[in-house]
Amino acid sequence: MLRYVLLGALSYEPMTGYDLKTFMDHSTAHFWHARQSQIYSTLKQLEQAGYLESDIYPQPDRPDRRVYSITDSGREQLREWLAKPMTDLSPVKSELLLRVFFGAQIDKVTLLAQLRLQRSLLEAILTRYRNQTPDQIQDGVAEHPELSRDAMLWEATRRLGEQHTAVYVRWLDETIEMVESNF
Amino acid sequence: MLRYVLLGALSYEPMTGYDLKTFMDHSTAHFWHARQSQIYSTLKQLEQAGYLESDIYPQPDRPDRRVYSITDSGREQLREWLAKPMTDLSPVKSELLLRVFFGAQIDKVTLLAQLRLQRSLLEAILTRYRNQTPDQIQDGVAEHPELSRDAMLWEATRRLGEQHTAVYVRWLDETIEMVESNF
DNA sequence: ATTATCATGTAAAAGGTTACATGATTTG
DNA sequence: CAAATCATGTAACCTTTTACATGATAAT
Repeated sequence: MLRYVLLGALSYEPMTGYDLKTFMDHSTAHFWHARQSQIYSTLKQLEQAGYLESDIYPQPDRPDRRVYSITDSGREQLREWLAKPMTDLSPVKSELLLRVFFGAQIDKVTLLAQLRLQRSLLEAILTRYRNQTPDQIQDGVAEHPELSRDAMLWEATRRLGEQHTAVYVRWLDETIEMVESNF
Repeated sequence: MLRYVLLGALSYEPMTGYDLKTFMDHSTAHFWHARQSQIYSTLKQLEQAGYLESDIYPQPDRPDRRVYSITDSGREQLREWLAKPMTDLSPVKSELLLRVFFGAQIDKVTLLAQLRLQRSLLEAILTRYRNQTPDQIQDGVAEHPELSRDAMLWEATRRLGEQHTAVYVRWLDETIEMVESNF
């Protein structure tokens, strides 16, 4: 699926592998992330398949920049994927839920420590979601009004992330309480 | 991570690879799933590592049953994993959010079709979560009171699944409405 | 008659992570 | 003075998916 994230990102503007990593960390990270190394190798594949082209811009001190641009065939590929009906739900994998599911095998104190640690991590994410509210996106749209449709959808994904995270934190609070009192 | 699901399941009772697939489909499926083929190969690895042992029970018409049991070393391995602090959040991957994020590249009608299809799939899951309420688990506990701690945690994972799914369905309704009116 | 259940696996390919290798410039 | 930023990749490894191969019995 990373191929489509890269095609999607490059449909806005040409970027280097490094830029793409930054782009993902600032936008899709909460629902699709990738390591730098995977980005580089996937870019290579996509170029070989003709969905991308690259130009090299030499630099004195640093490795030369290799800037990728999407080709017509890449754009077509992206649209095809976006339009193909998703007849299944994306499978979910949650290590925390797995540990809770089998949590009766460890002692109360250790289990509570796990839950509290995850709670603190999730709360940080929730704060990030909330600080990233519409304003930032709004500013972007003011500069590029042609992206208003995009911005609506970006904001929608942010909203789901915020809501999901809020539910998660609340659930952790309830679960922590439950374990404290009846375990 | 599948290794730990298998160790966890086998900590309750010995099972075949087939049984384990059924177990997962009925319990962890919403937060950890696996293909039959992966289960078989992971079981083999776990046995080689000494975390499991297997006994073969010949059958006339069907392939012989290979029943796996957890060893002491396997139990220790499981507990070690359960107790190891989770200092990161499990990464989330959602194909739907990815498609929504880049959804401005396709037409309104196609995008709405995607959203509505996913909504119907998610609603089915929500119904399953709701029909699977405490009663079923409660019955199990009546028979095996030593599993009451386990049951509490199983029910907790079910609850989060239900809440997450409910939020998702509501979000889809709002997003569908938004796309219908302002896209 | 067809589908579901029970029951085993192997092999190839794709997707993803971890570790390695290099190094100047800017910011705190 | 240390850490972050910019910038490229390769190689080994691990995890997961997909495709293949077989076949009786019971339920709809």
